[in-house]
Amino acid sequence: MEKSKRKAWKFTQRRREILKHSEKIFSSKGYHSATIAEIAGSSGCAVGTIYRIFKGKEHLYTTMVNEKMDRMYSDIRRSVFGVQDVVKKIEALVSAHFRFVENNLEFCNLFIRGQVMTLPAGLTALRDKMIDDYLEHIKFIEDFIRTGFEERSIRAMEARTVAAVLLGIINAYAFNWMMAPDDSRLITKVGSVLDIFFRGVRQDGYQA
Amino acid sequence: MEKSKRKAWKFTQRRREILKHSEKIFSSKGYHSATIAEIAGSSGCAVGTIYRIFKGKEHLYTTMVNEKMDRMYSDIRRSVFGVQDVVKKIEALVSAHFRFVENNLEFCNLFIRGQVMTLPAGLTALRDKMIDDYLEHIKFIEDFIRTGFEERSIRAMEARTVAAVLLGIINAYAFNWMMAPDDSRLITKVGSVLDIFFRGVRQDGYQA
Amino acid sequence: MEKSKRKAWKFTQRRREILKHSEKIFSSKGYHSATIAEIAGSSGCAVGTIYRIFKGKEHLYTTMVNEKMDRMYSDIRRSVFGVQDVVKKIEALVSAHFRFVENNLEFCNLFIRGQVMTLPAGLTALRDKMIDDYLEHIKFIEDFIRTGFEERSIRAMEARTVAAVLLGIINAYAFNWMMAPDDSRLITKVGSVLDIFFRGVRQDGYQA
Amino acid sequence: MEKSKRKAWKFTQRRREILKHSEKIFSSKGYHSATIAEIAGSSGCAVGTIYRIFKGKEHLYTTMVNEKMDRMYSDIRRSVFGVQDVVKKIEALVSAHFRFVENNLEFCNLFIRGQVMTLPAGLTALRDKMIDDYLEHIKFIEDFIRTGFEERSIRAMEARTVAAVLLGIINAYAFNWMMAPDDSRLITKVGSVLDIFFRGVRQDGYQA
DNA sequence: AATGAATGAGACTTCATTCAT
DNA sequence: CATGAATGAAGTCTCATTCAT
Repeated sequence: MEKSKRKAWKFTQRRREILKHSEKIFSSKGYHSATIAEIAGSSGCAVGTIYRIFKGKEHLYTTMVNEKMDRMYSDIRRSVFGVQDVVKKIEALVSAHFRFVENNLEFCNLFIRGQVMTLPAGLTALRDKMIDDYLEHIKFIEDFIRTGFEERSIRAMEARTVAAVLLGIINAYAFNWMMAPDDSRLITKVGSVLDIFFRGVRQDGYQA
Repeated sequence: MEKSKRKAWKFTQRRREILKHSEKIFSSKGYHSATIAEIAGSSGCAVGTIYRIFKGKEHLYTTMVNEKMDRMYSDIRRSVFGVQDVVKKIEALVSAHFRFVENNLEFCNLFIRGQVMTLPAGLTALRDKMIDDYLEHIKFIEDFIRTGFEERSIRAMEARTVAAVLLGIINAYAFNWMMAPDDSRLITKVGSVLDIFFRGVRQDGYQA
Repeated sequence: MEKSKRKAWKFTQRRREILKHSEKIFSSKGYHSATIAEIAGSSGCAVGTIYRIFKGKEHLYTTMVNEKMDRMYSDIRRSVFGVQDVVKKIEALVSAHFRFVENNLEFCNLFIRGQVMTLPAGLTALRDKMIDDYLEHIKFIEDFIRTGFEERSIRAMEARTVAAVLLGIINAYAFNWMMAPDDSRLITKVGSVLDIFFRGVRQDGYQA
Repeated sequence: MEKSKRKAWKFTQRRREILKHSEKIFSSKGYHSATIAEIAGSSGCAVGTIYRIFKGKEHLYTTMVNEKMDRMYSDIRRSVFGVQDVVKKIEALVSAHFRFVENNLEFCNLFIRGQVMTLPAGLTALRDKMIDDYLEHIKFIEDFIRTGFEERSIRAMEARTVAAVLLGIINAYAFNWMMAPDDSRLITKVGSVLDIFFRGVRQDGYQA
């Protein structure tokens, strides 16, 4: 079936193209202000073509965000996977997270500018999935945080809180970097993140 | 002029009323899905009246968000103002921040649900102001962080980064709490925030 | 409340105007080919105004047809109401029916051209109501047909069938007249309808 | 050319198949709600193939209706053709008409549901042909009605009116039967139709 | 000054038709 | 010759904004 294979490939190609351009446009204008017509024009196809591939504007948007998020989470997990030491795992996590942010500046803007979850009233499927994914990611982090408890590299606290704080620090760095980018790359801050996460900000020897 | 004073008072009263209801409605449906007609109905006035007081939907929205944010920042600063000790200042900051979140759950949802900055294409005034406010807040925090450097309660690092991390941890707690609220109040977590912020998560005595 | 009365009057006026023009346009082009924009233009108002008064295209259409049909049925019943004699009742019925057809040629075209019930798939409310109205009308006729049985002016048959046949003959005349209108008025055919309805077409004295 | 014959046969076969399925789909959803894609899918061919055989949606629809109507009229005429006696001719006509209705319930629904003539603005060819066919059918009936005048089985009236009334009664029965079908077959009502057509509904011996 | 009916631009979506494969 | 992906015109409906009352 040479022919049908070519067709399938073309379909996938178009789909990818549309998702790529919709990411750019949704990212820069938000869900509501982006128009199908503009996405179609930018993708080099007609409006109807988008409706051949996606059920509607919502479907296009949620598909775009979901696939992107899935890629982010799986990238991060893959890079953590092979590492044994807990501290090294956390370092890998931060690195992978920062790499994603650097490589997907535009998409991350969606978050910083807070447009990811702006959806028509009543449509909560995407939000729910993202919250689920977030909580699942938190749990994934919790797992090796707990390993850290056992090997006594991390002091015993509520694991979920520790995971949330790690993400909070990561996000703070990423946000700060995106807000006021100096020339340095985000990836160079990994050590700094780990330092603060593990040691906190208190001067050694200081007594309150 | 007694009469014009009464008029001015009525005007202010109406303005307040409209802002109050628009906060509720924008918070629950997002900028685009909220309609002027609904806000007018809820505020007990006519559509036209809203246009007497605000230039348009955008103006109403940005005014609402701005005034709210201003109140938040000034609340926080006021509560930090009288305190001398840096550590105490930070504690006051966290407490004030958490108090605001608890008292303005609905509004904060706007952030978590990412609808604060979703605005028609080309309109960046609100975003710019919010970023400015954020950076100014960061600077405000930086100031006493630096005092901490001097009094050696905080180890010398890039002040801005430390400030950002503090906000990151605060947000992580707030977000976590809003996502999966247990029965405890957010305000009870202040000690925990300070603990992590100052000491980090590493087990004392552990050697990497 | 002089003001609100004026407003209500204006509303009713507009509503009537829109219904009048929508009847003309729906009648000439059918449900699907008529457009809201055209109806609005013809009615001298904007598209949005139609949506202030009617929930949508379907609502406008069904309202128009329903109100028209209701008027037809009630006209017919009113003219039959005062009459005592069964034969006279039937004469009044035929006259009233023919008068309606003559006065509402355009609307009746909707029926002859078979566009009354053309509705989006799944929307059967109008059809159901029209069938109900038809059956109710049949029952209304049945009632005095049965009186005819009792006073022996009509031979005993299934009343419903007799009623349906009466309507069938009425429609045959109306259809014929609309199809190929001579100069004579439809109303002049009443005697002829009654003649055929009561006596049939057989030559007196003929034996099959 | 054996090959071209086979080709022609295949073409005719396809054409028949498409007409068959389009009848089903147009009948159940009406002209506008039926889509070419659905008809193609149901007919087991591609959209483009339909456009090889028919000029467009309208052409397909009018062809379908025309061929069906032609078959109806020719069926009816064929069954009347051999009969000599006028009354018997009329009986044959009614029987043939009822048989068609029973065998083509779905198609007749198109009429009852009034979708036969719903066509895009400006397209009147089908309507005109159907009216012509109707008038021709009326004339065909007139012919033997007039024979009835001559042999004194039918009293002298305007022949066209008598023909129209006959069709009116036939339709009344058919409509009634389709509206509220009991278990009896429509064909059993032929006697009843003839009875009313010939004798009318008046009680013998009754004097107005 | 307040009202809210009217406006109409603009968005999403469908589907008849075409044409490259 | 058959296919069905691509096209884009056209229709319905919403809602921010205006303005006569």
